[in-house]
Amino acid sequence: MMSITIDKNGSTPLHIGVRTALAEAIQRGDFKAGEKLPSERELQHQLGISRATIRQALNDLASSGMIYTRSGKGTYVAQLRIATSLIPRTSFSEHMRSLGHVPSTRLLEMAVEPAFGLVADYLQIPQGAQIIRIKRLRLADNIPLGIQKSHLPYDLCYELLKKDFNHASIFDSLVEMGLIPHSASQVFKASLPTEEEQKLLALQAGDPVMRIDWSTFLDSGKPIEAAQQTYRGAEYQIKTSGRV
Amino acid sequence: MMSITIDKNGSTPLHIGVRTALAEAIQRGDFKAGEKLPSERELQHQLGISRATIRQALNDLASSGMIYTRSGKGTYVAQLRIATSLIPRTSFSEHMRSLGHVPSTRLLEMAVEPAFGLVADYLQIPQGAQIIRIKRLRLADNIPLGIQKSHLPYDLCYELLKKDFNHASIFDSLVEMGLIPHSASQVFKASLPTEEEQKLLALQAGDPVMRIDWSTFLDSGKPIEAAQQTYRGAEYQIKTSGRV
DNA sequence: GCGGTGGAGTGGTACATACCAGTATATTCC
DNA sequence: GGAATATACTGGTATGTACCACTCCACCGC
Repeated sequence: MMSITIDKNGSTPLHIGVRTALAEAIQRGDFKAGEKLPSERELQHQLGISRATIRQALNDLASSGMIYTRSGKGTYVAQLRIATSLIPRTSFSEHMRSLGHVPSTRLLEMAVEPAFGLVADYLQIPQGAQIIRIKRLRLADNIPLGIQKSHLPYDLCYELLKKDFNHASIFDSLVEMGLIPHSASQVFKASLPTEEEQKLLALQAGDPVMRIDWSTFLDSGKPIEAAQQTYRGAEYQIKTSGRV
Repeated sequence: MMSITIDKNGSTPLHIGVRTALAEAIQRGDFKAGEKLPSERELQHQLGISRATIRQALNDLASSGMIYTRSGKGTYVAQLRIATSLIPRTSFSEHMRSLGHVPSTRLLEMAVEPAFGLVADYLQIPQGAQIIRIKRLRLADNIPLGIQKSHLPYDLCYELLKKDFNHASIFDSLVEMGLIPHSASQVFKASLPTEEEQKLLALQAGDPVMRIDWSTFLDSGKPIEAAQQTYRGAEYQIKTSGRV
């Protein structure tokens, strides 16, 4: 039975509403793994939305791996993934704890300043727009393991300035403010440390580091955070698993 | 100057032709990293193809990371280095191709030998059991990018010895043999190259590399492949994205 | 029985049209 | 000169239409 309803007058684009409604229906269990979804023309008539818009929503879900299509047959719910390919936002603290280490965080800098260059590009804001910049040191057993620099648009996130980021998590704070991260992308890269990183992480110039460029997006696709992380290569590794 | 031509009467879909033509133009250097592409309406008129079709081609290129769009401004060529997806939905070869590079593989060694230590552990076989060891060099545009050492249990995979791994893919070969990889796990780590790796990948002793320990499992949970990969840190990045 | 065939249904491709919101620039007004 | 405004252009959203290739199945004829 269909129980999908779409708010056609909201400010969010229609195809995002359709995508979210379908994703929630699948997660609720209205459509189980391997089951067939209503056809595109059926959704079109039931929701009163054009087929092109329906297809855009389905395409997004397909590229996220949630559903798959078979030409001439239909659209089906994909088998559940054992684990998403994504590294959870809370990974550092939890990962350290699971390894028997005591994680901690030290706030190095927090400032409001204009964004230029790549940061403005990543956040998709005009060059020179105000952002909040947060620089933190991440430690395990009081030994510095990594540096995390986060950049968030000021107009959406100014409430963050009240928080104490020696203890609070950026992710949790965003959720509290109603800015719920929906998706994220990461780029991993092996590199060498800058002089500042050498000093903060107690590294020699030739020691390898792992760099992670992190972007977090809201449901609307709007970027909410751009972060650069640097970890000691010798101690820090990233593990993932999932379906092939 | 535009030098893009599309074969409108071929059997391949138009939007794929447009996508390929644009990808080749970028690869050729007609549009350099950071440069603006012609607007959608401009392409529409110059190629005589509807804007919807142009947009489909651009969307594909954007999701492969080759270009990015800025609403109200235009479409730009990304300054991306070589990257691959975390979970190999597409193979090394396919992904290199989608980024406009020409992938190739050179078989360095293939041998049957007993497994000891970690390899036997990863494959969950007795110490000293027979395995197939395959060492390959992976290249993009004839530039060595990485080394891949694969280990597979001999009793399940002996048919692999007939294959020519200068061209065949291990994944595809396993599927042909009815051994369908079901899940995989990876560990990423920033490191420095061994002497052998320096030689094969044309690196200096201080250049960073990305190491990946890879295990592939069948539906039953039985390990079918254990691989160690080493990639040039300067050129090779791993990109992943997904829901938070 | 059983093989072929047509029709209904599905996703895939391609087109035309319209309007919106963000960006940049030229122009006007003070 | 400098701020406000108009304008042209960009990608983003949304609709409608049409046809194709493919899959499935009921129906017909032998």
